[in-house]
Amino acid sequence: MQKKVTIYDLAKMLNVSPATVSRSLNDHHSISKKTKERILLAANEAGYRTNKFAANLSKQKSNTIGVVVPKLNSYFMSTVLSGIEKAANDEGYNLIISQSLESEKKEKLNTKTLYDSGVDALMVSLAYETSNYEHFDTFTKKEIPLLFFDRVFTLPNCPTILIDNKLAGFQATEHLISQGCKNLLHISGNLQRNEYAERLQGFKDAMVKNGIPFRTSNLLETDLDPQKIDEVLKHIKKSKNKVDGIFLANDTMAVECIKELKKIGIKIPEEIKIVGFNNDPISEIISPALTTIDYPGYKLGVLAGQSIISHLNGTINLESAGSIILKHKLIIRESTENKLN
Amino acid sequence: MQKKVTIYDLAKMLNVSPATVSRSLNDHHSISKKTKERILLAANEAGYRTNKFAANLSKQKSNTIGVVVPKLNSYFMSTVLSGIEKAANDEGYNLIISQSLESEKKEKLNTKTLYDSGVDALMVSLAYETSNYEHFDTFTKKEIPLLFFDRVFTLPNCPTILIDNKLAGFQATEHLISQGCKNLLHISGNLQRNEYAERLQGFKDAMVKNGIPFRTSNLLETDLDPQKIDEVLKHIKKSKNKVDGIFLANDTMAVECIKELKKIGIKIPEEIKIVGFNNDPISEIISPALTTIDYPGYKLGVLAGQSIISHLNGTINLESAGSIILKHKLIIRESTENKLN
DNA sequence: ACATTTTACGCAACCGATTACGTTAAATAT
DNA sequence: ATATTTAACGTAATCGGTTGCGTAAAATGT
Repeated sequence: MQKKVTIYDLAKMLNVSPATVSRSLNDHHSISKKTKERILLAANEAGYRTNKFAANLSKQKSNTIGVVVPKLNSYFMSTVLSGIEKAANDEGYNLIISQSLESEKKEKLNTKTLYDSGVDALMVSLAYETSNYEHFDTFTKKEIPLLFFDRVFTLPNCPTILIDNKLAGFQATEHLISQGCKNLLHISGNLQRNEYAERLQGFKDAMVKNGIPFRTSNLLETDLDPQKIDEVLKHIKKSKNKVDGIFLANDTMAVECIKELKKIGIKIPEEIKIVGFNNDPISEIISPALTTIDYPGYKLGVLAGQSIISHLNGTINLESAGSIILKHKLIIRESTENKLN
Repeated sequence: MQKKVTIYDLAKMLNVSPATVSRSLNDHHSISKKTKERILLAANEAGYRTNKFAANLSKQKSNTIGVVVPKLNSYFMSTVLSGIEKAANDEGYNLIISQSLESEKKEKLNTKTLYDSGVDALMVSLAYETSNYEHFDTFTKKEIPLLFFDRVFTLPNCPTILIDNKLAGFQATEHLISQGCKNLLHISGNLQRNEYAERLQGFKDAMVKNGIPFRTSNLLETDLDPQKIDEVLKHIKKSKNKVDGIFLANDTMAVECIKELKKIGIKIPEEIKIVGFNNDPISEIISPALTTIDYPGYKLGVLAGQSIISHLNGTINLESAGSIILKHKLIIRESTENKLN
């Protein structure tokens, strides 16, 4: 166990005051170049490392950003996190990451803990369940920057960053229609969540625009649990008009769906065409390859990280930024190909 | 901007000393039940939240665990992290996560930062490049618990947690042999890293045990970059004896390999049988489904988290624990099926 | 040569908790 | 009734930096 060296130790060694040491270490202008160099050298030799608790306590700032996500281990989310980490690290910020596991209760706990941990800012992608938003009050009241990404909620002065889900849903659906689908089905997630609601809206809009009436049977709201793919299959089988085009709210479900449909002998894309969402790696691997919407997760992460940091630095004013909309892209693959059968 | 309420505020309000408030909040035994309740109540009403910087500074402990991983966004790693986060959160610990992006330099930087951040413990999965380990000295010298997982390095008093890579490699290879493969190829990662070296060793052992001599042509060391799959294909094509069984060090490469081999008309498993590693979701999706080794990432994460925390709590002594070996499992799927052709 | 500004640093009060040690009053022992 | 524990709290030092204010010495002005 080594003894930790403090600025007081250095001060004694060099016959200066702790204040001078502190100022030298922080490159304060009112210290002469000579003294700075002397102190820096000694600090290095002594293996001095600043105690962040003391510094944070005194500066009331932690250089740490809190992140709450539903789940760490999804391709999309881990890609986003990777981007955030990159941005944070480049700017000298640390990241405290926690997952809500889609539970509102855990989300609340996590935000509290992060608040207590003194994060300088908070980035959140909401849990599936969350319907009450009071746990963010602590942050807004104390004017701690708060940013929502992907699963967002509109709070005054809280920027959001995501893609145009409505447009994406619209494009996915129009693509199905253009490929000749007449009886569409949308497998959606919890419609309380912005992203799923908006994708549905795009789905509806595309239908209406193309003269296809939207009926409740065109929609199946699920919790997007791949384990429960049976429900989906049931719904497809019992449909009066044979479903010939499905737009699913994520790739995991879409892939599961393709697998199961193939099992019961339904040909894709000949009988049913399928569009997913996210452009996960699996979408390229599955056969037939899945048409999907590319959601630029890494870019989202980097941008979200940079935005909140530049806000912390006072470089830009996030509040006025409102929301950032990233570009998505429809990626057409075999699952919606128009084969002559 | 609300004013933050401190124990001093509470103390004044209740006509007690700050010490009493602190003790009450921490449920110290030398405070009467009545006083505790009075203080707790007041604290809640006043919206008191303890300032972690002050607490940490005084306690010299942060309740935070640092994690350095090569990449956040791989299925395996995000699953491990999910497990670690679960374990940490259950025990009231925070997680600071950073990624080395496989760079030794960044790994060093990250460990330094985490050290400065005052983490109570550090968990590391090494970068691809890392060949020097001095950056961990700061931790060992100060007796800050250090644990390696998956990509490990044997340091005195540093427990490791991973699977038996040699055995897994052995089993994967024996499986190929049992399916009739004669000309084996192992696509390995950087052999400086324990996991890849050991998988190779298992590969060799299985060959030798089954009377197949190991030649350098049976091995291709790569950096496991799926972009560079061409190298692999070249190697396969130029082999004197037609390769009929490949064991790859991870699923991503294996899947890529299957895709490319299929493209050039090679039938799997008829002509070449393939085994991957990790049991990523894609291994189930690819056609033919990939035989692979199941690496229990989530369990590893939880266990690693729990181990280091119980060590911090003094419950168990990690140093004596040495290394923990998790159980893996060979998952046999279509890619090694013995079809009659 | 004297006044004024600048430079370079020291003093000491914070930041908000924790905790060893001391003290008083109540409880128990003898 | 007196001595001894014990319970319940207060005092004050400490953790390691940061920073407003003050000041002596050096630099510049006139």
